[in-house]
Amino acid sequence: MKAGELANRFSVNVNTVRHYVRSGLLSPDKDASGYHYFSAEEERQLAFILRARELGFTLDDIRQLLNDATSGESPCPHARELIELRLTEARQKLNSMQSLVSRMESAVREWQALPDCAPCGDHICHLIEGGHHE
Amino acid sequence: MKAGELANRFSVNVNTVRHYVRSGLLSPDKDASGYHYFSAEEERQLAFILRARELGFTLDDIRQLLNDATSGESPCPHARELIELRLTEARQKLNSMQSLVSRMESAVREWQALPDCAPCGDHICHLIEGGHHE
DNA sequence: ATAAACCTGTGAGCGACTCACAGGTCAAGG
DNA sequence: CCTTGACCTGTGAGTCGCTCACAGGTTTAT
Ligand SMILES: [Zn+2]
Ligand SMILES: [Zn+2]
Ligand SMILES: [Zn+2]
Ligand SMILES: [Zn+2]
Repeated sequence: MKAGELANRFSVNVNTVRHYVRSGLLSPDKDASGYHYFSAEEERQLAFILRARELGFTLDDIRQLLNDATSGESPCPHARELIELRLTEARQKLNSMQSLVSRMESAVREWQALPDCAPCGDHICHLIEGGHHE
Repeated sequence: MKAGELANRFSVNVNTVRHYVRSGLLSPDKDASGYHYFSAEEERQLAFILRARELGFTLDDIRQLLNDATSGESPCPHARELIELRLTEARQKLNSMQSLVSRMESAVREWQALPDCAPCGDHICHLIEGGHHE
């Protein structure tokens, strides 16, 4: 199977497949003409990569897990450690996204009552900086 | 005021200030020895940038707003348009972060009941790919 | 034979920093 | 007066996970 076919089968951009090859997550053999040949094993490996990605692992994490498996170790301990780490990070990011959305929604709400400001020289934008004329 | 002093005053990394200078959001004069000199106006402008950043505007957005103000137009219409745009994006990102965190939490919960897998040749990691031995 | 539709490796762009590096400037202390 | 150390400068590169562009090679169909 060649790159495009594999990409279609998994509904990912062919450049994503090529990115994984470039970064060593997939190592397909090459035929005489230089084309990559993805075996059933590479196919399973791509499935693994995509599932791990869905679970929030970074590509470096996935590389680690693949290395474990390749060297005959169980990747589970690393998988458990890493997902805790990534989960902590994801929760932090989620929190900051939540506060951001709240801040933005408040701003939009407050701005509805405010007129557009004319440049008065003291301010760049009264909406953003908060009114000073009251 | 020089870069480091300004950075301290606003509790931001001095490299952030220098990044804004490099990307044209701040344009301090330079003294004879080549040092940047940040006036009260630059200080106000940095405050604006940081506040706009808190509200989810991109640096390009902020550049646009500053351009508006510089050319004597009210930046408010653009501010209103852009914040709606960024809010929509932020909500999408928030949603995807929420589902990610949910997926990760489910995985962690389910994995607690599962033992570490020994490599069986069919799988890379049973935890991540889902058990096949049942 | 030629065109269309694949494939390849490589380089660069995204966003908003952050760090490293080489070299210039300045104040204080001996 | 001179050295030391703490600042400053511009520039280049690294982060992350793609995604696209480009130039050129291969295969397939007409
Ligand atoms: Zn005003
Ligand atoms: Zn305004
Ligand atoms: Zn198994
Ligand atoms: Zn496992």
